[in-house]
Amino acid sequence: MSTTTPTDDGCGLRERKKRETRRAINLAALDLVEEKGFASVTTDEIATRAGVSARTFFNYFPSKEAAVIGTTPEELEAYAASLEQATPGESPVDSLRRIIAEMLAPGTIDKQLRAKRRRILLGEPSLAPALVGNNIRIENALTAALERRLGVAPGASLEPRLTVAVALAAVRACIEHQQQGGSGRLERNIDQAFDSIAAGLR
Amino acid sequence: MSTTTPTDDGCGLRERKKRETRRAINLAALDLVEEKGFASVTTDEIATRAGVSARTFFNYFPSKEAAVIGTTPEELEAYAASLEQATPGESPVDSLRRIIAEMLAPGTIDKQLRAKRRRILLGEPSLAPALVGNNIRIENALTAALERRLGVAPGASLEPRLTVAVALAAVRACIEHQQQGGSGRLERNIDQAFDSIAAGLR
DNA sequence: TGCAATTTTGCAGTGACTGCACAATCGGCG
DNA sequence: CGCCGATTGTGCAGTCACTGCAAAATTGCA
Repeated sequence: MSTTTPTDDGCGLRERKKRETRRAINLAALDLVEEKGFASVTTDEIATRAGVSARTFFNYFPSKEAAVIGTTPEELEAYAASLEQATPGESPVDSLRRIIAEMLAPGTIDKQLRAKRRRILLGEPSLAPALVGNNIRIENALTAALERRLGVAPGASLEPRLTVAVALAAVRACIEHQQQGGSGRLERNIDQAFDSIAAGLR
Repeated sequence: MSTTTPTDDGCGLRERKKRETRRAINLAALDLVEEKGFASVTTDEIATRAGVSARTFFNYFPSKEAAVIGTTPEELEAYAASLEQATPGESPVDSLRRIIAEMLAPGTIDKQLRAKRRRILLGEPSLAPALVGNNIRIENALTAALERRLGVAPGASLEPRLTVAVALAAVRACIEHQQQGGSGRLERNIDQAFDSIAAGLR
């Protein structure tokens, strides 16, 4: 509990090792996917390359997909908090646009990992199902945060969930567009997509 | 092949039995999910209740999720075709709104199955991952159809994929809204959602 | 009825994922 | 410094989704 662990954040050896292990698994997963494709990689392989046992792999990530994506629950919490207490003049969609940009290039990881993630994300079409599966948790967390920000009870209004779902769908569409050799650059397309959404789709 | 089978559509005993088997599996899956929840149902159980072998189950559906959802590839093709050659004055989003309404209450199945599907769909929150997994195929098929209709090469423009992704996300958001005891009735919420999208989200 | 195509089925295997119990490690405290 | 409680790593055994393969049952047609 937090009452007994004075070094809950990131000081102790324990916490550091955990972060390193998580990173090693994520890195091994990304490398292996790049080498062999997502479907041909086994969790055993990832664990071995990361230097942990097969069982430990699942102590860090609940699924093979999650190990490739690599987002931590802490990051997700931070995004939700950021959405909940956004700057006053910012519309929900604008907040989401900003937060999603941060999700795609989080400042909490080094450049090496960031570049690798980006490369795999855009290069592996077979990762699309993994992406959407992951999005469900994100969507629920962000929806709850937006509901709190708007001061509505959970489920009272359709709007928060709709806004979050549409925003995430737009990003996913841009990623898949890239994966299939589509035109443009990712960030630019995302900007365009949010502009289209704000202007109204027909 | 079609050269040797004069009754390719739906006349012969073979075709009818296949349709019946598919329906039996879908029905068994829906009933079992209602009884025990999606996670607690095994494909073996579904197969047994449907009166087929465990192996045959996978001859009809590629996954447990697909067996619960129950949409056939033929239906999907029909929707794509309908999107591709829409009535002249209809905008892409309007076409999608119409097609999605048909997807939720397809005329090709009887009322019993339709009611059951609807009940399970709205009552099983743990079905959400299955839903989005399924949506990928639908999204790709509809995107391709819309690209053809707009006369753009695949991947040349972001717009078709974005439009389809947003429309499907909106419907999924409405379904999840219902699943979690949200306000309103499904069809009405979907109408509202499409109106919001057309007006532009902020 | 007999033949060819299709469908069903059993079998054996792979791989994701889980619970459990035990060993290793760490952090703090006397 | 060394012990103790808590956390973390690991091996094991098991379940279940899903697949390829080849034999058996079924169907359509001549």
